[in-house]
Amino acid sequence: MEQLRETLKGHHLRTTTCREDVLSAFINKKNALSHGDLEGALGENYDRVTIYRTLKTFLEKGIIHKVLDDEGMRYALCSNNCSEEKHQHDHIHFKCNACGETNCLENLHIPAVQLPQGYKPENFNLLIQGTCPKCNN
Amino acid sequence: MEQLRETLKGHHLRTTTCREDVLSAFINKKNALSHGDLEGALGENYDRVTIYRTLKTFLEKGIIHKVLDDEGMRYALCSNNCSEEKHQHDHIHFKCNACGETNCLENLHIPAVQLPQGYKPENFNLLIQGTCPKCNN
DNA sequence: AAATCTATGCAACAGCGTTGCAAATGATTA
DNA sequence: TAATCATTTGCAACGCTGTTGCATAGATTT
Repeated sequence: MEQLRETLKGHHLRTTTCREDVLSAFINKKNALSHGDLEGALGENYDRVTIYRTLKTFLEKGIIHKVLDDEGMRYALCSNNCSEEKHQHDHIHFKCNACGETNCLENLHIPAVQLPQGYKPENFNLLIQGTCPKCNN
Repeated sequence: MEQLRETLKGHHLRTTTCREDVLSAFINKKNALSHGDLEGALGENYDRVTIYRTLKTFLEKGIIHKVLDDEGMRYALCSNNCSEEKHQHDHIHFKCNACGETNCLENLHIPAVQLPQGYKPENFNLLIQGTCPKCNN
């Protein structure tokens, strides 16, 4: 509750009910969410457009980051405190082909890759698809 | 020319001018292409829908694979011969934030990642964003 | 060349994501 | 607490992406 306001203020954002609810959704459901997921959860309270704009704002302010997916864009909380200036991730995301959920594997790091001469890497994004523990009986 | 037909026949596809042209585009421009790119290049000759269906067919037959991107889907040729049955990739794609091009780094392999217990990985997709040699002066 | 099967173009549609603008809301000051 | 100002929201409208059904055109087989 109060923590939500803290987070928003910390990123120089006004506290509105929509922003609180969207942020809350990310915190409660720990997996990555699409716009459609949020619209399904909050769509009766807020306009489609407002949710889009909330996502855009959260992206810019470094509260969430994009999660690449082979069938659409998803979003997840930034673990380390990103800001408008610094927005770096070396994320590993695991998408389960059975249940469809995508999760950040927070504690893992992407191993170093030896790139050919001339390439200057800035961001790494590894998507692993397979079966997650819940679906893997 | 003749090679295009060979490739198509090898994947049990009829040779049509649209398929030849799309395949040709992937071979000539070596970077990953979006539907929009192809529509820009071939749009006056073929219907939008036909290009979509061609991409879908090529995907199913293992001629091309999806390339994840933070701003839309792209496609690139499969290097090792994929088929309808076997369609595995451990690709590294590099997207240049300056020129916007995305390329497969064919010769590199994704280093092994130690996943937590219970995760069964099947496919790996690493997107590295940064500056490519051409734009990196 | 005829028959058969597949691919194409067209029209229509659903979903995604954005923009402009007026009204509502949050923050700030008095 | 009320007034003010800046920001956010909802609505309407739009363009882009991707899909489906169906009649026609084209490729393959005999």
